[in-house]
Amino acid sequence: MVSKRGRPRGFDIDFALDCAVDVFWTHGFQGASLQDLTKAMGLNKPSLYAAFGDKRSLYLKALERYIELKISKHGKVLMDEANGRCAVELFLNSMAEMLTNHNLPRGCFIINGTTGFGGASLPSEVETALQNALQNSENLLNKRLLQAQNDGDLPEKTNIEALSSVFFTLIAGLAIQAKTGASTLKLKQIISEAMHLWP
Amino acid sequence: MVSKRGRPRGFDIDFALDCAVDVFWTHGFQGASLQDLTKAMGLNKPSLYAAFGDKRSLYLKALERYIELKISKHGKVLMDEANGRCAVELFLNSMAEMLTNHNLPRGCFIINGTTGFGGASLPSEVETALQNALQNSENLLNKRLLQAQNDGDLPEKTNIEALSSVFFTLIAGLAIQAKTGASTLKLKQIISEAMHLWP
DNA sequence: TTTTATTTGTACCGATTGGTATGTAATGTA
DNA sequence: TACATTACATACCAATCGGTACAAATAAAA
Repeated sequence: MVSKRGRPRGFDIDFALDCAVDVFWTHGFQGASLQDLTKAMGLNKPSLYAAFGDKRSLYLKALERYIELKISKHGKVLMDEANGRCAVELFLNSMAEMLTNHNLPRGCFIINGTTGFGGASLPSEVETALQNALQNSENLLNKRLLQAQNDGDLPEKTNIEALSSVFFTLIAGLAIQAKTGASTLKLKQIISEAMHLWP
Repeated sequence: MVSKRGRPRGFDIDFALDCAVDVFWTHGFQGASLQDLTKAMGLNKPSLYAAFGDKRSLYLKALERYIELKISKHGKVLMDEANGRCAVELFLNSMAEMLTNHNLPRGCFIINGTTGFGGASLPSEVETALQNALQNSENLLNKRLLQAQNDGDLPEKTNIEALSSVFFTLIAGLAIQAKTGASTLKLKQIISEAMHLWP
């Protein structure tokens, strides 16, 4: 039952969260100040706390939204394409375009966030959530390669674990390349070369 | 001429810098507080400022020392080994051991530092220095692959630029893997698989 | 109109940030 | 011994950090 008593909210909660995603994406957890966040989201601190909880809670919601809006579609490309090799190549190129999109912050929200690992300033829930996000991506890749092997797109003797790990490592590297200014074209050239990993 | 007048310094300046390297390596530029630094280095803020200048200046000195003590030796391995393929594989494995060494902070000082890119909290000199360090590494790899081509260790038609870029991207990815907890063994398995990139 | 529930803006909290002023301790030089 | 020079430790600075108390504002419900 939806009660509408009380003063109505003066901002769009989803739009505000999208703004928070951008701020955390650009500055990371520790680097994003409450001032940065409230300014970008267009609301005051009490409103932020009432709607999203504290900084840690907001970051976790932003991470979830980032995965939903910016990451999951690449996973669909990976799983839907019938040919295994094409699926991986399309997946990587789809990621590369997102990583270097000029309308988005540079690099990957998740990879950017991992640099805080090991520091006391990063809440353990945040580190865990980022770890899980990374693991899920590698698991998806692993699953797709297994399917490719079953489909005959990969030799029987292929070490699926090692192959998915090296592709996943490459994605992490591409995210760093994008963060440090590499162009879409450069990333695609790297991917083209990297596809020689396919047995 | 070395004047020794005045009260002698009560700490070893090189040891103190080594401690600063560890702190920046673990926490990054923004994440490392003056309190973290002075505590690890065993000196007070005025002594730190007198010896190393401000935080930015200390970071730049720490970066230089990191490259000198922890990175340059891998470059020597790369350039000294006669066979091109072996040189690259030894280089990558040498890096992997450093990245996952339990006596050192996890991951790569330089790659860890790149996550601050695009944020106002990272001084432009720091960003430039990190960019240069990355470029130097890729350039070295490129130079070694060109030599390998001249030696006949790589086919004439090989796209050296693309191949060095993909290997460099892999190194960045390995640094992330190490930062997020991957073992030495896992990194070596990834490298073993990645060597299939060699034409 | 009164009551109740919710959001708003302002103003504040203690803690921490990077950085420094200042006085004292410790040395070589004269 | 007296002086010049350097490094030391304490204590402080304004600014910013994440987070909150409080009262005015705005709406539906009674």
